[in-house]
Amino acid sequence: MAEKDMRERIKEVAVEHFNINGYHGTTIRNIAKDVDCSLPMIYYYYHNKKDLFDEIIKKEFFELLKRQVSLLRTDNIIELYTKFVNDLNFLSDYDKKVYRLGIKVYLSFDGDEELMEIMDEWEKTILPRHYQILKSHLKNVDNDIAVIRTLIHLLETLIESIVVKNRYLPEEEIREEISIVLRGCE
Amino acid sequence: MAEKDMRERIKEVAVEHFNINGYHGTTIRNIAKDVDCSLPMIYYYYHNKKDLFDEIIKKEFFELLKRQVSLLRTDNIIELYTKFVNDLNFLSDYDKKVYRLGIKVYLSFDGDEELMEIMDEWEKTILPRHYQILKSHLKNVDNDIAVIRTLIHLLETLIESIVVKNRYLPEEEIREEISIVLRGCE
DNA sequence: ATAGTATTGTAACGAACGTTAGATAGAGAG
DNA sequence: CTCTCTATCTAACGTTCGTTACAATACTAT
Repeated sequence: MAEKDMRERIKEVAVEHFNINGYHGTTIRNIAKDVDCSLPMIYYYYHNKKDLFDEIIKKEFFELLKRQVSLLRTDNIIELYTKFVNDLNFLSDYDKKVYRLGIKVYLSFDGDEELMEIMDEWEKTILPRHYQILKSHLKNVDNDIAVIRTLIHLLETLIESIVVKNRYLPEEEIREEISIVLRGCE
Repeated sequence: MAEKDMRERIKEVAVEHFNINGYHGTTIRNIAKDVDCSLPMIYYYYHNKKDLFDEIIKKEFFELLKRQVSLLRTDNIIELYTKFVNDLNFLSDYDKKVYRLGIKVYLSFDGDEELMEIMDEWEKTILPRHYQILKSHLKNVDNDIAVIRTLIHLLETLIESIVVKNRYLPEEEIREEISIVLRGCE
């Protein structure tokens, strides 16, 4: 009965430790201590340290991203992006840490080559996806691709502020900044 | 005679290692191996591992920032910021790695509490500094503070692209994006 | 109740870590 | 030539790391 619990608890604590100390700074012993279990328990549920780290990125992080994207409903385009960013303010602590860890790997500040390649693949999908969302609203804008690129760059910093630096970004400020970039569209 | 050389060589190699493997992933032994000197040499010039890391951030990184800022001459405001970002493309490999390491600490992905506080202090100076540069150009803009905030956020991602992700950003793209945010000013 | 499987624990392995004690080599001064 | 001081080395210390062999317990099905 405790299987699922224990496995999840280990992962939760691991997310915390990897976040604070990075991959190399995190020790299996410290994770076990915080989970309040013996050291080999972690090897019972995860093949090794790297396996534990990989599961957090490959499964938890990308599932979180998908969940986040699926919430998008297109009415007003500025409200769409404002909501997208603002929702991050209210992510659970666990999700925020998973997100933060994902960004850390995305910036190749942690993880290995294999995870970096996965991130690169994912990054390539970003521009086309936003182009799909925005193209109909940018008919009368000449440099539409540049606007989309700028928006993506802005979103990246806003996300980092909330998730990485752990700041609270007021919805009104988010809306202001997105409006400045998308000013004159639709 | 070789004193200055050896000390600098150790620091250069250390920057490389801290960049790739992070603080905890970097070992004094591997640094010594790449410098091609014995292990205690590093302790001859630096008090310990943390002292070596601290010198890179406290001295090298902040001196690089100051050097970068001092190059700014205000003629056209869009050209000013375009040049500021574009110059990063042509930073030496060493400076780029120092910059990258600084950003890593800035995002609290590495380093300790003490270095984080230094970064926080520095971050507080960013908005006022840009306000000083931009205020005269934003007389006829209503939400001037929001524009400055947006610009700072955009700059942050552009810098990260070049320095952290090690991409080359064409000058024209940089100018385009900055123009979109500063559109309508002056 | 018991056999068998799933879960957890104790204790240890070898390797690698940060750091230091102490020896050695080389150059300049007298 | 010898003394001194700086720069460098060899060798080791104690600690902690990831990982595993193996014993003990708890649960489940018969």
